[in-house]
Amino acid sequence: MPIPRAKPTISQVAEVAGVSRASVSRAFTNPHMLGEATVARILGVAEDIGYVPNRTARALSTGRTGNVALVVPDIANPFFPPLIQAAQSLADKSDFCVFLGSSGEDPAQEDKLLSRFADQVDGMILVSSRLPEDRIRHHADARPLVLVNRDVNGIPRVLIDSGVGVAQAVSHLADLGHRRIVYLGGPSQSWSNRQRSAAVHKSARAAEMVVETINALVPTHEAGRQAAGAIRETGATAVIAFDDLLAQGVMAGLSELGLSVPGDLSVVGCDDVLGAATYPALTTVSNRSVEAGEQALSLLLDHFRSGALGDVRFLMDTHLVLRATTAARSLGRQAGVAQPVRKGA
Amino acid sequence: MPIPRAKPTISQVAEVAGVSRASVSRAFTNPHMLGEATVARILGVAEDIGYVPNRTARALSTGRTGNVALVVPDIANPFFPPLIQAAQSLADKSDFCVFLGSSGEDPAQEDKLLSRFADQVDGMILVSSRLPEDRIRHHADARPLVLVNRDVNGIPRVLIDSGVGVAQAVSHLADLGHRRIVYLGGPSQSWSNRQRSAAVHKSARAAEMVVETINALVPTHEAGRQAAGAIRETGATAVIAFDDLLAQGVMAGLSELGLSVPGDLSVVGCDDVLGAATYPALTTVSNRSVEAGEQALSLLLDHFRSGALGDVRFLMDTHLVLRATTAARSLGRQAGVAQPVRKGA
DNA sequence: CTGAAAGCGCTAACAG
DNA sequence: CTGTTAGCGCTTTCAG
Repeated sequence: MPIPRAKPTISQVAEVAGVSRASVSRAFTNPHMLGEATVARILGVAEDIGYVPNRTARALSTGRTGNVALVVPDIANPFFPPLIQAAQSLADKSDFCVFLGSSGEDPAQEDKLLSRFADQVDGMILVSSRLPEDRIRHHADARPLVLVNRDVNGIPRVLIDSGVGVAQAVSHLADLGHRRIVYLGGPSQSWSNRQRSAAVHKSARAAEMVVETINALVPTHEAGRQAAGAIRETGATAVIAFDDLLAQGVMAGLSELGLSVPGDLSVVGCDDVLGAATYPALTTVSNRSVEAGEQALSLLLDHFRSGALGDVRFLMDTHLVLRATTAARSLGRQAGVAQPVRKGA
Repeated sequence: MPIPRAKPTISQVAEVAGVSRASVSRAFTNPHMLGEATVARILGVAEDIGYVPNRTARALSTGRTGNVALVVPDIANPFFPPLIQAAQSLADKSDFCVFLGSSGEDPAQEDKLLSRFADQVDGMILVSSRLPEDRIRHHADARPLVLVNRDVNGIPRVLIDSGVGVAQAVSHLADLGHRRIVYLGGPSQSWSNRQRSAAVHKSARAAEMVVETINALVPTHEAGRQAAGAIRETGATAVIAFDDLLAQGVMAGLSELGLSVPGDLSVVGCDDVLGAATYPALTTVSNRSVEAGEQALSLLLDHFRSGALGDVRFLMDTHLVLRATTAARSLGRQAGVAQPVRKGA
């Protein structure tokens, strides 16, 4: 068995197998166009000398790269890895490679990543994009694009509808006697945030509760911790956070302020990414990020096969996951606004 | 401003600017070879018609792709995202795109991913590879390769030396009076696992403690939970887990068995990926995954510039992070092996 | 400083 | 069924 020196090319296989380059190419991409024997011989030789088609050259020639790009706001946010994992794993099965981009919650960065990826991929998945709509359209114009948790008309999108889970959370709190709650919001450019905020307000109105909004621009543990002071000042007896990270941070912050959960305040998160890892175990809204990732990739693959795929809007619903951070309104905290103690976030 | 129809190519710029294709190319890659005025004009035209060099074509021509691959065993394991984030962010600054692969802890899958990436990247980073050494060498032969948490002679590698942190953990437990501990191991192909295991045994011997080893093949919460029974059966009073996920799982499992931490058993994790999110807050060994990710990428970039970079072996040390899951040996649990109650993992 | 020409490795008509 | 001939879009000698 000859040990190949340089990376073997199609010509070498052609020569050894005694066929044209075209035949070698066909043996790999359209074997049914060749005689069985020929294919076998070619593949044999290729195997021997360790030839494997060069994806870059192929891409240049065909215009198809066999790559997709996946862009998220922050890989380190536990909401995304399962989604990425799912998409990557599915891509794998179709022999696609995936580029990963993390924008750091920065629209400009997101824009830059997309441009960089554009000519190396057959399509892209944009998760929780913070980009203005016209930029999204711009990129969708260059390449097939599917959105996750972002609702832009005419662009294929898969949406996790946390609205219903959030509504359940609000009425659950209402049942427990809470009359005044705070919604601790996330990134202002986030579709999920707008959706959740809207759901909280709507349900609260229906239950005749008052809701105050406090905004944590970045959905991190730390931002949640810093918001605890401001939350206390509102005199609310329960808080619904944009996501679990924020909720967990709030719990930490509250605890530093000497307040107990759910004794003094009830808290509910969103996305269920922490499992029962907090203490007390966090009541939260389910997420379906794995399915969302699969669905998004699957839509993209469909698109590659069947041309365009219209105005898909794939909605997945959610529900409240009851654990241990909610309880009946504490009587000691019902009277109204507490004394300002410290500046919040 | 003319709205460009199809994706503009170099020829169009050349035509409009009234120069050769070669000049356009040079305006982008070697501006200093051209007259200032020419460069300005070309870049202006390019801007106008929205031309941007095609990375695929460039790659085919130059052999340099401007891409790197990053392969990890499991994106969903919280140890990896910060590392990925760090590497990606650094790559970004040098205008590199990164392919992400998640092998699902499966060597065969890892192999497949690497082959798929090979001809589309200038180099790869293999994190916590589960591949046999000869396969790693094989891939390193095809492309510049840097390893993280895998120690193969002659291949550039950055190693997080959890050995020292683990040693501190053992002596800390010894100080607390523990005489019998268990090491809950991780993936058998994991270099980190071998390193940690060795450190535990060595330090324990020095402190005249006895250590039993239980193996959880996969480092997940669930595997840890299932191991709790087996751990109890050993009669040990403390457990050191391969990583935080396992440790957290053990805590959950122990709690289901009615055992309290650190009252009945002390537990220490490794990697510090959970922060203080467990309850009680987990005592663990620090990690430096962000630096590891940066360092690995940085080595790769160095390699691209300066040719080969010898036998680099970059070691980063760690230390014990004391929190709340360790305490003095419980007297009630010192007598020896408890009754078998349930089968462990 | 700039143009002409020859590919990078592969695929895709178009002929036989 | 298989070979021939052009490119894909860019970079890179080599001349001038």
